[in-house]
Amino acid sequence: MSKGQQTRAAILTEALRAASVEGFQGISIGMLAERLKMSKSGLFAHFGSKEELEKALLDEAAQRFMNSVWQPAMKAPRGRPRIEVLFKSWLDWSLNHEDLPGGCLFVALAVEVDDKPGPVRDHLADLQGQWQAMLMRSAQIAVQEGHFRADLDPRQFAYELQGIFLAMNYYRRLLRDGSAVQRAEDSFRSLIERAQPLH
Amino acid sequence: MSKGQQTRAAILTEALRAASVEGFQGISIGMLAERLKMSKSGLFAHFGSKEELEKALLDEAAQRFMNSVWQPAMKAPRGRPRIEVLFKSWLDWSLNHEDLPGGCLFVALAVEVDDKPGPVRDHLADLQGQWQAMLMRSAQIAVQEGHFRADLDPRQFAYELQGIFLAMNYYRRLLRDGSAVQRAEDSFRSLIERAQPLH
DNA sequence: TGACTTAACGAACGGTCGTTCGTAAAGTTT
DNA sequence: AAACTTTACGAACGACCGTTCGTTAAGTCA
Repeated sequence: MSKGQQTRAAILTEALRAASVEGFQGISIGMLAERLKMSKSGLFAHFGSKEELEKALLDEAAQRFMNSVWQPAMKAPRGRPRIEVLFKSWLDWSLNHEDLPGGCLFVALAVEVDDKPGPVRDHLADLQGQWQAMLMRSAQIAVQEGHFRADLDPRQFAYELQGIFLAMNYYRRLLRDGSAVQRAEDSFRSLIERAQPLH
Repeated sequence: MSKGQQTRAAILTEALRAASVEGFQGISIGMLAERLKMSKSGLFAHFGSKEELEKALLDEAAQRFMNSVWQPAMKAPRGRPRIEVLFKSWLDWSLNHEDLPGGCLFVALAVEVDDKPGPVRDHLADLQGQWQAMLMRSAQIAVQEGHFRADLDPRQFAYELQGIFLAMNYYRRLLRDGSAVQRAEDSFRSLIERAQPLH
């Protein structure tokens, strides 16, 4: 890895941390440069504009998300076991205080950019749309495998799973409720229960 | 109402609109002054600092929320009917494009300030904690009235209701999913169903 | 080692931020 | 109408923003 790529990677890691806490609006080139002990202009040169930095951050976060959340799930057996792993690693992702001290970056950005037309919003909406499709597809597979009832609505399943996750973030980060994760797991259990075939 | 109070009210209304779209970080004294066709310093004088403006905005939003969401629910009969009204007016609140073109202000602020210690964060966390307590208490009353099963966990009920609402915002505002409200209503129906006493 | 490319720097740009302050106009009350 | 208070203004402040540019140092490779 060349010197430039090395620096770029360090910038992205630090910017990811900062953005999870402050959002895109809250991070600045100057602040990142100071934290990394380099000059504004030196850091700036790696991206050419702040918008390009933001897009690079989205890509970096998406790649890490896939590695941390999706890949472990794909190694698990199809159907319900895969969904169990998926949910567990999804929670772990947002609890990883090392890389994301401010919690899941996508949750923070979703609210920040949803009213700001432009390539950043488009990119994020695209990524999150794909994520909902993955959740839905996983539920579909569980139906195919006979783990979930045949008349389950996979899109509704994805919707409710997303809600459980968002509520966890809200309880944990704003309300500082220590039982947030437990509540998320309980809701998840209930959701899985309801998806079971009748017997 | 004196001239000052009148201007102050106009500022708060406009600032509420702007903040629902851009968040607190995204609104500035200069921008608000321009929209209201008055001077920066003239507007500034009404609050003394941006932080005071933010606190005033939280109070204004909380008051409007109570009028629009809580009061209608309190007029409905105790128990399940009240919860039905509560959820309906909660959805309407966040869909009111006139006053909140960017959607529910509390959702936007929750993510923005959750990592920023200070009076604004404290104030919001307090308000939202109260809101969860109201949701929980409403579920408790429904249990007392015999509308919900006796072994229902009211806090878990509040948690899941909050999740349904947050997912609605996420689907509607970021993903621009036209079925977001319908999905929220379906999830709500399912939640109420599960809360029913066995018969 | 020498030639060439990449990476980082410092200084400066116009602009906007929140905030301060002295002053003038408008509103309110006697 | 006079006396007083409230409201709004314009100009300026230092700080920071994203961005540009010419220059120098470091890295890479024949």
